[in-house]
Amino acid sequence: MEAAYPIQPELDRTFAALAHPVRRAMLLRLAAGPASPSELGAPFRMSQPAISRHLHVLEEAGLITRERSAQWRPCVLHKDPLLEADSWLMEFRRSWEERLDRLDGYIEHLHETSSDIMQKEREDGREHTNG
Amino acid sequence: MEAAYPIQPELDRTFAALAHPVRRAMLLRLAAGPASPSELGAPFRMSQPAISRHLHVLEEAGLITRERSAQWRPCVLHKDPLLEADSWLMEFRRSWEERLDRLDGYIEHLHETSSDIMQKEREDGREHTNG
DNA sequence: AAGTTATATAACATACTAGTTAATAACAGC
DNA sequence: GCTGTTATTAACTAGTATGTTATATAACTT
Repeated sequence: MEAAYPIQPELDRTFAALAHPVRRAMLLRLAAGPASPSELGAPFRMSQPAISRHLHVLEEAGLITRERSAQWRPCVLHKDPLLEADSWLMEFRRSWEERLDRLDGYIEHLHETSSDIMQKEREDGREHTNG
Repeated sequence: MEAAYPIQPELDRTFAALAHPVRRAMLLRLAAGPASPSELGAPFRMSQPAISRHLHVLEEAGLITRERSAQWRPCVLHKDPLLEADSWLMEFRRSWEERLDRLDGYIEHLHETSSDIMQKEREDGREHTNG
């Protein structure tokens, strides 16, 4: 059976990665250029393994890759997932603005009928209760 | 002691809210106008309490408010947190582009010195190891 | 070879997430 | 006041996230 709504695991991981202040700070730092884990971890009072795990989350989200240069593992930013996140926000904005466009007509409509916005809800709602 | 990096719990909650496909779908639906929990939950094969909890997450993130109209609790979108999320992405993009601007000069620099990008890392790194 | 530095992994504790079913609350309409 | 509808809350389970300390791995240094 097909899902009735978009399943986007990459977008899930991207937004989840952005939901932690340490990882956001790391990404901002990486926007300026590659950096080693120790440099990325320096601003945080947090153990070295914790930093390593945050980098792992960023890597799983496709936001960075870790390369090798001697004992350093410089992290390089990949911004494609962020573009995807941005696309979602743009799609949202588009829907929002479409709605504003429709509002003009809707306000006209209100002048002619009841202003109880839930009336339509009641009429439409019967066909799709969950249980 | 002050944190060495920006702590933004609202942004944390916003991105975390966006990290679930059901909640993203709900927000897109709400961009078109208010809706009841049952309407919002209709597309998903998921119990009604689960829907209610997702709405709670959106409410905690400030993305919706739940009003009362008889036994219905119409959900209304508030897009301010999404604007904040968008701002973060814009800040990121700004840093990214600043970096590209600097790259021109950097490439000049490479022609004069070693191309081992980690050399600088080694020199800078000593003063801030964690542990 | 032995020591140091940089980083990752293992093992663990704790908290949070996301789902379930069952119970409860608020309201509409007969 | 009973009954059905809408929605939330309670109690629980399973899985994931985030931190810790201890240990392992890899590469440079002497």
